[in-house]
Amino acid sequence: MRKKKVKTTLLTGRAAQGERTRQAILEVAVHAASAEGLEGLTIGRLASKLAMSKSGLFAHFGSKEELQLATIEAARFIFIREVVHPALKVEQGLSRLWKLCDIWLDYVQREVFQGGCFFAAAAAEFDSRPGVVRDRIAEIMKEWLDGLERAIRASQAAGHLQSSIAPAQLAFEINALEMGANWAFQLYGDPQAFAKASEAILQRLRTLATRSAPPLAPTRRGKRRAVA
Amino acid sequence: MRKKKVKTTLLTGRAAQGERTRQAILEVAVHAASAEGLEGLTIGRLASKLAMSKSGLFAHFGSKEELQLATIEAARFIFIREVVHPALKVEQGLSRLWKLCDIWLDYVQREVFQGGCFFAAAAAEFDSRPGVVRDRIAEIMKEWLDGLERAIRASQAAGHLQSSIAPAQLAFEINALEMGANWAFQLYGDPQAFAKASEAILQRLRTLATRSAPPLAPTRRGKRRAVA
DNA sequence: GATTAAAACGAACGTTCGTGCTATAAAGCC
DNA sequence: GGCTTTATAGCACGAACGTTCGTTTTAATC
Repeated sequence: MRKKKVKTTLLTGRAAQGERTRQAILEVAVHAASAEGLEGLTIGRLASKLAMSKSGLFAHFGSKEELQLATIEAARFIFIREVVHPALKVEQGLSRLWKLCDIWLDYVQREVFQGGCFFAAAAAEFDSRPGVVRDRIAEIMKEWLDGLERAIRASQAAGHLQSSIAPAQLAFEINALEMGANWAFQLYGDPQAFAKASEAILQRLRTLATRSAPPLAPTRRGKRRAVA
Repeated sequence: MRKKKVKTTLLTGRAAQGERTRQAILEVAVHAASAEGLEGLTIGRLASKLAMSKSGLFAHFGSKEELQLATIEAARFIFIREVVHPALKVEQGLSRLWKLCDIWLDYVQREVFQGGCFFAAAAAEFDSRPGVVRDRIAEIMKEWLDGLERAIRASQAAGHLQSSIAPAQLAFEINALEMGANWAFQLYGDPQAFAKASEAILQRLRTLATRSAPPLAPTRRGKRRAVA
């Protein structure tokens, strides 16, 4: 899909200076963008946050749009590391499906990104702004929805979940409830949002579970930020 | 709460010229903001869309923040007219609760605002940007959630809905599913999103309904935009 | 250590942003 | 119709934006 040409020194094989700086930039960019938006992310502010010159930073990307795309890829990498991979360690079936839901809520609550779910924010920002940035965001969110759907199908195949429910329908519901929690937490700092989403999803999954389904354990969700 | 001093000529009582222009500005601003965001809404572009000067437009508000606040109020007015008032015509209880859900989905599908739900977009944009604008958006969304909760309580009082469900919990779920439909429609142009949200909410309400509850009729939801 | 390539800098560019200030045109009132 | 208030336009400002360019510094290779 997307070619990655990470420059390395010929002998040591370690990342060259430029690549290391690039990564450092994206590390900061990802958090800034999740809070201020991908458009609100400005090259000047980003440079001063990193104590480097605008032009020096700019040279790594060539355009703001390329910076935005690179930031999105960096965020995707983090998301996969923090949410997808841990869930893949759980055995296939309903347990994994629930793990995907549970860990997603955790990923927002732990504030892996400063402004909540990076992609929820980016999607809202770019949904009426056609272009490659929007397209890439839509692609990545589709990846996630497809992943949910696959986990649902697998649960049905394993006999854990009734096959009467359409996978796309259930995936939509789960995703909506999760993003609802993200929304409530971002806007009101309400920590109970996670408990509400968790309860709603669990209730739904239990209703749809078969007798041979494994038990689902909810995570105790503590309090976080105070309401402003 | 918020003082409104609409200037009128003393004799006729009709809106003065300034007020009429102000309304014309806000009419355009509301739609621009729902698509480009409240921050992306610039005074220069707004002025040229209305074929007037930047300074002439600016004089009506005094600051960009005031323009944003006025735009929010205008959007709230439209939302109340398009969603809240029609639902109040339906008899109290589960019918009204369902009407609130149904008409909200319709309000997004009909594209009352160009960029989907004005407040969903505004909330996502301002949730990590403290200030009066954010506060007002949060207040208005709270009004909506409280309205949902009131309708749920009324349904329980009328004996239409089991009292085992916590009103705040159900309000959260409904809101999340609705905003999920808005999200899917904006990002993918998927018209089925409304049907999915509608089905999910109806399923939930029917599960919680008592024997004395009125029947709930879903609205046939046609197709709209094509997928990009 | 010398040579060469990569990376970072500083200054400047043309725009666009929000916001003043001042003058003119229009509307409201007697 | 004349007077006063209000609304709009024109122009300029300082700041910030993305971007370009030539130079200097730093790192990688021999």
